[in-house]
Amino acid sequence: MAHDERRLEVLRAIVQDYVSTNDPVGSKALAERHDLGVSPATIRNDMAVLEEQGYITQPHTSAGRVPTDKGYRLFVDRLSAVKPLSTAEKRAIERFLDGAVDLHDVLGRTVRLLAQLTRQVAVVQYPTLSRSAVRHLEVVQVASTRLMLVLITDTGRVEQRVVDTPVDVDATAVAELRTLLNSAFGGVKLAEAGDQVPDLLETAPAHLRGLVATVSSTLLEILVEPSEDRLLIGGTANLARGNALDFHGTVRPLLEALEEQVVVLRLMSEVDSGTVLVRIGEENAHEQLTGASLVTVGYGAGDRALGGLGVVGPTRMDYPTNMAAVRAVARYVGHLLAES
Amino acid sequence: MAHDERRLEVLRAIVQDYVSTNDPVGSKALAERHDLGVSPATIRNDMAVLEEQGYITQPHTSAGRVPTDKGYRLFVDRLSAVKPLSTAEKRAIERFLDGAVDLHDVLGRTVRLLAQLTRQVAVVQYPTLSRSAVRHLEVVQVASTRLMLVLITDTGRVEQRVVDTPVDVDATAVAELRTLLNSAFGGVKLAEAGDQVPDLLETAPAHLRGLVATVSSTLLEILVEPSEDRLLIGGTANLARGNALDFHGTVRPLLEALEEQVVVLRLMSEVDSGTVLVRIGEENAHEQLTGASLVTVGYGAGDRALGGLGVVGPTRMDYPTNMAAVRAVARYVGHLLAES
DNA sequence: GCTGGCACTCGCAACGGCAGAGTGCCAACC
DNA sequence: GGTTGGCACTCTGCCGTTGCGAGTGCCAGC
Repeated sequence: MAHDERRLEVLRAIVQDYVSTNDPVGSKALAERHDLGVSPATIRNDMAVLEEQGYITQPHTSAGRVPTDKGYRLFVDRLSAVKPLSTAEKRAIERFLDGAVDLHDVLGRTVRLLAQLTRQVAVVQYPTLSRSAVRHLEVVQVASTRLMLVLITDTGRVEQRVVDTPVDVDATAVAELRTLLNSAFGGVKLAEAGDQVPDLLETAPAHLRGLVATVSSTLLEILVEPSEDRLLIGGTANLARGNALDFHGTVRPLLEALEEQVVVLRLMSEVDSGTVLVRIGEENAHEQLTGASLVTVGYGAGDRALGGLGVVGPTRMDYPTNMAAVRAVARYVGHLLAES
Repeated sequence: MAHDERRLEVLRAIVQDYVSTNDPVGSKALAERHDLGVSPATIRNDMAVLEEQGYITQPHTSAGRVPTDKGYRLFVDRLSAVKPLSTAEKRAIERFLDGAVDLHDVLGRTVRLLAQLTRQVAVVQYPTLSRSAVRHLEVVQVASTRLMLVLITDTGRVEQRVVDTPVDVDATAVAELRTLLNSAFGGVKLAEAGDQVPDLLETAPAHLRGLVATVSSTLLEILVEPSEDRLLIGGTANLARGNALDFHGTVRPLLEALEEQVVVLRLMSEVDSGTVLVRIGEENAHEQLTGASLVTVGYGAGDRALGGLGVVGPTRMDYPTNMAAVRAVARYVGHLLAES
């Protein structure tokens, strides 16, 4: 029906205007700025219906309308086309990320880039260890009874732990242990590596067995209980920009949630590589994030996502642009990491 | 002279009251809350003198007085005793930091601890590479023409770089290279290691010379051009707490300065191990930090500082408490890192 | 089903008056 | 001479009033 068509068109116009002006939008202004082909009075009728259906609301009687979470949801799902990035922006991404020297550098640049591109708070998760594979396990002797285990993953991430041994260890034993560990775990996914530790204990040559036993618990720790995944955050200054009213008057709970990381990490764990996931306001159950929206996507070559990245901002954000930026950046980061 | 004595006492009282109430403090309230033994009228006279000397100022006629940067400086230098921490706080420090598994974990806990203890923004610098020594240099072959150099410092920090070689490298050459590098650089301070690279090129056995030449530029990079020192930041939510008026109405420039890191890193580079350094308002020339004070100290066993840590907050902060907390935390972190 | 008109409702900014806090100055006191 | 109480003055913050403008809902007419 033509009616519903137009009503959705009105909703889209409301979202667009509200996002760009930050003022509740009224029927008259709407008729002026968009040619919907009908008069303000008609728009008022449509708005009354949209309000009844829960897509928009008015802050107080006789103010304009503002989209609700449900309204944004409909907008994101059906009314918006992902806005392609300008070539200038694409080039900015490449220029910004090329020349990074290691993993930390890549991700650090990524978070700054995203924050700058979207003018929101940017969040980048380190490649999840459990989805990575072992590239190399290094054993370094730092004292006669102290070894350091260093895990290097195929995504370039490095984890380390110190182990104390009950007896002195000589250099050849260290070398043998290194060879043993690498032949056992080289190329193995971390998610599966844990199961192989017991096997290793049995198959190890007799003279190494004691050493392997000592090391194994730390080995398990480093392989299957990856230190909780890390998060890089940038662009928090963008929170101090817009009116704080976007977040119930204070950005504090949001900043706290970001610093605790755990909440955001949980949300990140659900990302899929390729499809951009949008969570709007109340949709993310954590009350600290109420009033905020997340736009996230997984990055990583192929189908498996190595980790997630995205932006956090007010529900009143420019979804099409942010979705495009997040997707483009994730794609480029994925390529970068696949190469190294 | 008894006069000057009392005048300083008045200044101290003003600072204390203003810090705790955040209201400009008047002569009457001052006479009530502190027993200075004189009447408000006398205090008014003293305040007039203090104002003329530039230690306090009034936001507008007929408001109370507020300390100036110069007033805080005098307070910090001569009027305050560093407040010892409660045993509960000391225990909190230990409980919080013990059980950290690696360097990143130690510093992450430190920054959270400091933020919680002081209710300010906390800043922790990674151990400066140039002041660390090489514990181990690892060479890992990740492809036939691609090596990864991993530097492990005596402070537990890990840096890595990938090097492409023009020709295939076999495993024995890798092992020889590893031995060569470690005997050349093991235990050497990074600040001095750079100078030894040319020597290495000459003394290397002939069949390794090509490989060493290939690796040497990356080696130089990793040793003497340490990826800019890193900074951990926590407790930014504390900025959203107090009235933003403490920072000219907006915390944005401060957040930006913190994210850029470079400004803060420069200030950090001046820290000394042991003595707490306080920079008040205009004293730190960067305009982004105007209105903010920094309390910093170096950490690290012995006299050489491995890095700096501290807090950033409004000039109107509780200096004695923050100085005590920063010093205590730095001391404990120093011990922790010396052990591992 | 759309449109123009109209009465109505609110929020908001501007204004003026008022109370309170704090000051500077002065004359008196010890 | 330093200290004190008194006093007139100044300025801010708060409150109630008022007027305006934006926006709405409803209704009658096309």
